Amino acid sequence: MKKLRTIFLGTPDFSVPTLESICKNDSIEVLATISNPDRKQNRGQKFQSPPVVTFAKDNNIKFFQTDKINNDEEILTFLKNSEVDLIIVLAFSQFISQEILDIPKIGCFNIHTSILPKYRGAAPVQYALLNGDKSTGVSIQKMVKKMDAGDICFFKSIDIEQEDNALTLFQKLKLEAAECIISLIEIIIDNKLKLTAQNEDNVSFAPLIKKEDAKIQPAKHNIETIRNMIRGYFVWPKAYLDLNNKVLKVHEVEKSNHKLSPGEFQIHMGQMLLGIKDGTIRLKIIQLAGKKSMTDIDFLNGFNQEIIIT
RNA sequence: CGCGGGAUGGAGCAGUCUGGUAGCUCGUCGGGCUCAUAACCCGAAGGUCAGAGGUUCGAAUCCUCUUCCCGCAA
Repeated sequence: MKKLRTIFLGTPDFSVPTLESICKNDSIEVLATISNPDRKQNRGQKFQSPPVVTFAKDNNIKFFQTDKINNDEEILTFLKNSEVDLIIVLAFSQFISQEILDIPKIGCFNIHTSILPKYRGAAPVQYALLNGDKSTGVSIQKMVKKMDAGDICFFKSIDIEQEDNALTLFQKLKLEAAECIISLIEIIIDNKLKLTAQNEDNVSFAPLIKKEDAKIQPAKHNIETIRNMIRGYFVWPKAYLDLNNKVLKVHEVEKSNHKLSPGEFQIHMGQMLLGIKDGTIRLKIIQLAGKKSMTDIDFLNGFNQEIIIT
């Protein structure tokens, strides 16, 4: 049987298992990958290749890198001349033009890590946690010009456990995505592809997260919100407060029976207590800028200045 | 060479500028007090001061290099 000629679009680590999965599939021939350019990353600001590029190099797959896919002549020419059947997109942070969407014979399919139409946009995993959802999942949509608005071809939901944070949930969804794409390929090969339009009445959005979003605001947030922030912002930017004008990351809180007014800070029995919207929390595991993560007890043990938390 | 903080008994820190026996708080262990305790009192154990080299009579401290950790940024 003729293999489906496939192009894979994706950049980070999150995309790699899915790419690996389609590479191993007998029905697929991966012609090339397209990723973002190398960027300066991490401490030291050294240029680093995206994981998808590294994978492509290691497996002798042709790869492209661009930050303007719609205007890259080399890529457009390649796509048009390659008799592409399928384009698969996962964690590729660029909009894709209609011109490209029209190229593959079967279509452009995007793997999205929520059950669409819920959480269209850049941060569906984080929003599921921020809202305290009990489940989320993987959707595969046939892409249209409008972001994440294409018809649904396949979806699978997974449970969110109480212990899950953004890191563990990303991990689960990363592996789930790699399995879901195989299911979709089987559907396509069996000629059973069905497209279901999204119910526009149920659309919600998960916009790109900004650092300030993760700032805990005692007057506005209750303990459930704060716990969900700790989970949802776990990978980045991490829920935080301000201690003496330095970032104080908050890794774990617990409910306290003390009565403090919102924003009021007090040290009691070696513990750091903060009044919030609907009660008082203990800042149990914290991390000051430049320091390691530690309990409030350990922190106070060596910190002998007056503490102002905002 | 993007900017900055850091490595000192099990934990968190001081000491480094101005070299001279390793210190504080907590924890641990033993004892005491107590109806009792996370409280209080007495005592004890526990450290190649991240590593290598150098300067010096003498280095946690000064000089050089290395490794590792963390915040910002991306």
